[in-house]
Amino acid sequence: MSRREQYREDTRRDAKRIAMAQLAVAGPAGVSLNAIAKEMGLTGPALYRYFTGRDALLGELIADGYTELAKTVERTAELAARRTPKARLREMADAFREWALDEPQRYLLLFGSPVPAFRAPEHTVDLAQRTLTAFAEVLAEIPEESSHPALERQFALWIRQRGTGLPPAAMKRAVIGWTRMHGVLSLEVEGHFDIMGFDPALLFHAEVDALTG
Amino acid sequence: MSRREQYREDTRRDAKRIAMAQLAVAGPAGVSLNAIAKEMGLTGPALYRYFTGRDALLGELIADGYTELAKTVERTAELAARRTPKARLREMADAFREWALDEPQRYLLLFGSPVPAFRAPEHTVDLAQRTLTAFAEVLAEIPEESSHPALERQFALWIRQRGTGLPPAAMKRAVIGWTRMHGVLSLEVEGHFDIMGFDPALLFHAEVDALTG
DNA sequence: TGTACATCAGTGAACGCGCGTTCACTGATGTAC
DNA sequence: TGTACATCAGTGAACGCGCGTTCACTGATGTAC
Repeated sequence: MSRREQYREDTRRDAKRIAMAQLAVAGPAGVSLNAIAKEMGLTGPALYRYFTGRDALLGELIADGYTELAKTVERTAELAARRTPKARLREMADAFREWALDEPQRYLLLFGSPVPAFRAPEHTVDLAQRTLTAFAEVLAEIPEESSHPALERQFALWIRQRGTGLPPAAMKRAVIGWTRMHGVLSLEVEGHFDIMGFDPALLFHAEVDALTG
Repeated sequence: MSRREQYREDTRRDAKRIAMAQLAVAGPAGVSLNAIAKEMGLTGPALYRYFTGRDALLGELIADGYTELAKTVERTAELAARRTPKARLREMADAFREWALDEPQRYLLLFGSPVPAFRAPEHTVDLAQRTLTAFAEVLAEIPEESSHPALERQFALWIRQRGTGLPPAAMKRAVIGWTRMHGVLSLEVEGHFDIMGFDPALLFHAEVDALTG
C-alpha cells in the first residue's frame, strides 16, 4: 500500500472513530461532518475527500457495527466450541449483551429507531444475517420439539431463497431469541427499567434460558 | 370554561395534533415549533404562549401517548371481561400491537431510542405503569408454576414500594410479556423483518401464546 | 350601556447557532522521463 | 539526479437552510365600575 493510500485509510479511520464518539454522546443526530473535521484539525469540506457525504459515513458506521457484532459473537462461539451447546448459547448471548451495553448508541444505531430519511445500504442485510446465523447454528444443536408450523414454513421458504443449509426450526428460534434479547436490551439501554429497581441481567438470562426449554 | 380558556385549549390541541403529524413523518427530530406555528398560520414565537418550549411540547406528547396506550389496553380488557383470561390477554396484546403499528413513530417516542438530551418528566413513570399493570392483572388470573425466584424477589420489593396489590409472579410475567412484545414490535416497526419475508404477526402471536405456556 | 383599565394573543425583528454541501483555488506529494 | 507534469489534500468563502428563543410592541378581547 502506497503512503498516500495508507494516509487515506488512517484519516478515514480517524474520522469514523470521532464519529462513533459523537454518536455515543448525542445519537445519530449528533454526528456532524463539520464537528468531526474540526476535532481532526481540518475544515469541513476536507472530509468530502474521504466520504461522499454524511449519509455515506453513517452507512459505514452501520456496516462496521454489524460486522463487529457478528465477529464478536462468532469468536465467542469458536472459543466455546468444546462446551455444551447450551453453555455456548449462553456465552454468545452474554457477548451480544456486553457488546450492546458497551456502547448503547452503537447498538441503537443498528437496531434502534431508524434514522429518519436514511436508508441503510443493501449489503448491510447480509452483514446483519451473520449474527443471526451464528445463533441459529448453535440452536440447531439443541434439540427441541418443533412447533408453530406456519411460522416455520415461512422460514423454510426464506432459507431456501438464501441458500443457508440451516433447519427452519433453528432459524425460527434464532429470530425469537433475537427479538427477546432485543426486547430486554433496548428497553434496558433506554433506561425503562431504571425506576423498577430490578437487575435487567437477571431478566436477560431468564429469557436466554427459556429459549432452550 | 370561558371563551379564552376554550380558545387556549383548542389551540394547544391543534398544535399537538400537528406536532404528532410531524413526528409521524420525520421522528422526534422533525418536530419543530416554527414549522408547527407556520402550519397553524401563526409565527413561531406565538407558540410560547402555549408551551414553555419545545421540550415541554414533546413531554406532553409522551405523556399523552402513555395515557392513550393505557386507555386502549384497559378498554380492551373491560370489553373482554367475560371471556377467558387467555383470550383476554390475546386481545389486549393485539390492541397493544395495533396501537404501535398504527403510528410507529408515536410508539417509538415512548419506547424507542431516547431523544438525546431530553429527559421525560417524572410523572410519566406512573402513566407508563398503567399499561403494565393491566397486563399483570390478566396474567394474575392465568396460573403458572412459579420460577426465577431471584427475579420474583426483586419484583416483590418493587411492588411493596409502589403499593399495588399484585402478585410478584404476575408482575414478572407482565414485564417479560412487555419485553417480548416490544422485541417483536420495535424490530418490525423499524423494518428489520422486511427482507426476511415472514409475517411478523405470526411471530408476535407465537410470543403472546408462549407467555401462558 | 358605556367608559377605563387589565389581560392576553400574536407579530416582527433580532440573536446566535450549526448544519450539509459546492466551488475555485493553493500547495504539497507522487510519478514519468 | 533533476525536471515537468499529474494527482491529490486541504482551504476559505459562500449558499441556503432551519432551528429555539428573547423582547419590545400592537391590537384585540375581556372585566369592573
